[in-house]
Amino acid sequence: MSRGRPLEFTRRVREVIRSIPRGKVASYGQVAALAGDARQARQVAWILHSSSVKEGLPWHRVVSARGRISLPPGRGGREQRRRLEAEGVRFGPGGAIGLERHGWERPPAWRRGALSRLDLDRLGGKG
DNA sequence: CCTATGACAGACA
DNA sequence: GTGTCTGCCATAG
Repeated sequence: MSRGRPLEFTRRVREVIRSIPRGKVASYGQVAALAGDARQARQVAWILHSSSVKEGLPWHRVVSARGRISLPPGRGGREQRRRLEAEGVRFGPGGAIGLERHGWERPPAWRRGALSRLDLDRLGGKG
């Protein structure tokens, strides 16, 4: 990443991920949107790719929009699933997570990037 | 500067 | 519900 400045987006991504409740999962796109830019889903993945950034974060609660673990089993996916199951997240046949049950809140307009500023007060504070 | 890559997501067959 | 293709954008080479 571009060193030189903390990159506010990255900072926000970390805050969002930290706000994901235990036993819930959020998609990369959702995290990106809540962090201020819905098109940065791939960058959220990139950020999580950096171990120094994901340290101390519930990174395992971030999955694809289809409710699937995008991380290959041999590259941490195994670990991710184990952690999620430890939180009570149940996987269906084929490794699909029931987003209806375990998905984090989905605001109506988060897809359009309408939530530029952190609405985490609402999302995380209220639960 | 240009091409390739990626822990994505949406549209479509 | 699955497989492919396209759009997206920061990093890496």
